[in-house]
Amino acid sequence: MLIGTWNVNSINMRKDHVSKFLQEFSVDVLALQETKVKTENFPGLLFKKLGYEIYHHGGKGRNGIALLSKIKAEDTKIGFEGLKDADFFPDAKERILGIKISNEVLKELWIFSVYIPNGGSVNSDYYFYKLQFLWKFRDFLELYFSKDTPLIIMGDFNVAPEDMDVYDPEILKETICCTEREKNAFKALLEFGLFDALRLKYPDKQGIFTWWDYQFFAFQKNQGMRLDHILITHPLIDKLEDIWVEKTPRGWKKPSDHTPLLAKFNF
DNA sequence: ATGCCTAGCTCCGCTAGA
Repeated sequence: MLIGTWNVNSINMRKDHVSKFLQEFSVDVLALQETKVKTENFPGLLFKKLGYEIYHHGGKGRNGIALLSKIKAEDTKIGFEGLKDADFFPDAKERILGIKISNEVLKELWIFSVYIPNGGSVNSDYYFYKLQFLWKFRDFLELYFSKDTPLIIMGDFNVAPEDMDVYDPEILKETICCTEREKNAFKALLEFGLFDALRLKYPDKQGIFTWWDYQFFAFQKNQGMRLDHILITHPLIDKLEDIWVEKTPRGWKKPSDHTPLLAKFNF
């Protein structure tokens, strides 16, 4: 099974890229973020024609997450449903979406598409909202799952976990997505029992990025950050065959500023 | 290394993204 995650920065602008990508790479489950359309306005027909089930939740002009899956979901979860202070995170429904699927090998596999808030500027109200959102997401996982549940959490976390995940840790020191508090909140999330799949395979490899600024010729100079992640629980570790950033869509005409991250599993 | 892109929304300039 080939799965992937991609912040598309508007599905309406990127639907042809997504369609081309699904076909070229034969992706089984693709998580999308920043669809930027209301739930009911998702341009799904194109993907249905390619054999995908569409799961989407979005708001007006911002946020929005989706899962395009060749396997039909048996159950879904949206936002922080079930948590008693879920109302404190009104946009969570546009940021967290999970589906439960199964096949011959795994009788239960939950896959999530996640879009963690960007955080704006460091120490702003929105920055602290981002930190709380990361902590709350761990509470959410603990409510429904355990470290032994086969679980894939993928998406745009808006956190570069280590210095090696950015093109210049000195320039970016304590800037948004790179602060110690964000890194610690991300680590605390992993302590639920999640593993950063890319670092399982490539623990020390430098210069692996999933996002490049539209400005400054950042992509041409490979001045990016690794903000998109595929996190897995331990039952899936020995089933992970490979994981890689697929850079080609970032070079297509009118690209998203993010590029897909793909993972191949032997189930 | 902060707005030099980009997208959406609301009206042709603003906010947000990261």
